[in-house]
Amino acid sequence: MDQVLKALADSTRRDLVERLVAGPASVGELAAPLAMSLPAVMQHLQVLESAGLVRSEKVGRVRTCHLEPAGLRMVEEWLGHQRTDWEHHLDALGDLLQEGDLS
Amino acid sequence: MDQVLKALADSTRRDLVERLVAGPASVGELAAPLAMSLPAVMQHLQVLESAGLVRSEKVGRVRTCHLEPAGLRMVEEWLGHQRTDWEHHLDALGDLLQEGDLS
DNA sequence: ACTAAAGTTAAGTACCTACTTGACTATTGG
DNA sequence: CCAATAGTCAAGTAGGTACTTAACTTTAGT
Repeated sequence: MDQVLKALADSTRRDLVERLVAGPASVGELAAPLAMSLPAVMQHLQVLESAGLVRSEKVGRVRTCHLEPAGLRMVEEWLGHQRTDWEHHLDALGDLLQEGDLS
Repeated sequence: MDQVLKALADSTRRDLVERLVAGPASVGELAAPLAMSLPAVMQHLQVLESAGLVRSEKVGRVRTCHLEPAGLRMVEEWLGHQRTDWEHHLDALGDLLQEGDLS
């Protein structure tokens, strides 16, 4: 959880994720549009991979990366729980206020 | 977006959010269960507040903090889009494979 | 007025993160 | 075999982050 959110808390890595949504890509393809060195991109990919958001296999001399949606879903669920719990709390509070009627 | 994810990418701050889901709380109440100094908690609250996840008002000498669900919803939507786009992509790929039938 | 409570500010420190460059290791096509 | 391609490893650096303690400012109770 911590790892996943830390991984997504970087705009370069979110760019990589958005690129990978369109389909698998090699390290070089991922690095091309980014204004940074290839090793830097590699480090970002490692972060994404150890967070479980991306997987990659190397065949020959090219490593191909693809998305792993399970990680995204996990965070999404955590967020959804917090938000809906809070909204239910607000609803309950609203009902109370209407019942007691302070206005 | 960047700010929101960076804010949530810290377990202490996620603890604060989870506490605030149960309802508003003062800085002291929020700090009490955490094994760190009060100024540290203040800094975390400032991060959450400038990310738009928390709002607070000071009345007398006590500052009361409460959640702002809009920020959570924004991230949730971004995640949902990436994930569902990817899953649709996978489905389309699956259909193609079944159509072409390589097995 | 005096003290305690609740918070705020400022400054400093230890660690972490996002890069860099340069050297190196495979693969692959000619 | 030779050179170019694709990626990897290692080390170093600049800036950011999560704290700390100490000093200070309000407000509230007696």
